[in-house]
Amino acid sequence: MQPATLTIGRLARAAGVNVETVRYYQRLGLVDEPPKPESGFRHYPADTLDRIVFIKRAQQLGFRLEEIRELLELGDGHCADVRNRAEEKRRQIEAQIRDLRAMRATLDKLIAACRAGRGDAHCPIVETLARRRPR
Amino acid sequence: MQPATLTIGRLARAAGVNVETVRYYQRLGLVDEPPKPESGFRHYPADTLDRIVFIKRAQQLGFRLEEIRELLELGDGHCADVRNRAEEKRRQIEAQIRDLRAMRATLDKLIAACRAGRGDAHCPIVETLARRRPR
DNA sequence: CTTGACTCTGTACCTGAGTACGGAGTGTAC
DNA sequence: GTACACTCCGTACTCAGGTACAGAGTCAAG
Repeated sequence: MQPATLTIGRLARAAGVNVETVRYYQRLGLVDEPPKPESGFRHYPADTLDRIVFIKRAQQLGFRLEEIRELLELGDGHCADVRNRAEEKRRQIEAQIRDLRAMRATLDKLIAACRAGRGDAHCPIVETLARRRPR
Repeated sequence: MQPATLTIGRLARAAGVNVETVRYYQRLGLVDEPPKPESGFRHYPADTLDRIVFIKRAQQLGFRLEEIRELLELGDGHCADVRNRAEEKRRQIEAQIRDLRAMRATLDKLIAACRAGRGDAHCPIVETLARRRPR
């Protein structure tokens, strides 16, 4: 007594994505499209649900769809390969964090300067951003 | 003895951007387009260069063009307004850093698990990403 | 047996920040 | 005075990750 067959709508709901998103993943080749029966709607195997869950989870870790496609191609092939991707991604995230920290530090300086000044004309923030030859 | 007049190409080079980028900023209303003389090419005032430098610098702080347009509209009006935007942007950057740190922590766990295992079948990373009901 | 919800298919649209291109006009250096 | 670089103008394309829609078909409940 199978639970009702997995149509694209049920699949999408189970995975917590939009129907259009499933179709989009199919277009990208991230997810297989089952053959269409002579009459009626397509029926998806549970594997497809696993796969979409995988994709969404990998996205949360910062992988882009193209990278996820590569991960999926690696499959269970070699654990070391997958780990290398993960390590590379970790390095990218590190770099992003560094960049954001630098932005934050600069903003902090500007905000402090702004607070120090008398709130009148020539805002230090605007000044700093606009200066042709900044120090 | 003015330095050669500032045509769009020279302006772009001086600002370190593409000519197309200048035109794009004009389309968005970030930069004024000087009137076209009866014959010949447009001539840009040095202010425009300042403005483009401002835009590029604000971008490096993580402001999007739409936000920069707002900053420019605030102008020197009220320093406190500008500071509010900067503080809001700072909060957004904080949040991004938190998200990235969480990703990094998860990746670290996966990478460690992967290294611990025997490099053979069923990679812990793939396993974790694919599990339907993850713990 | 009808109504309403769903599916199928293809195509178009969205955001953000530009980049590319084509054809005509213009400026300038040799 | 001509070759070459540049400008002008409009439109279209890029990337990523989807979302929206139209028109036709199909399924399932009442």
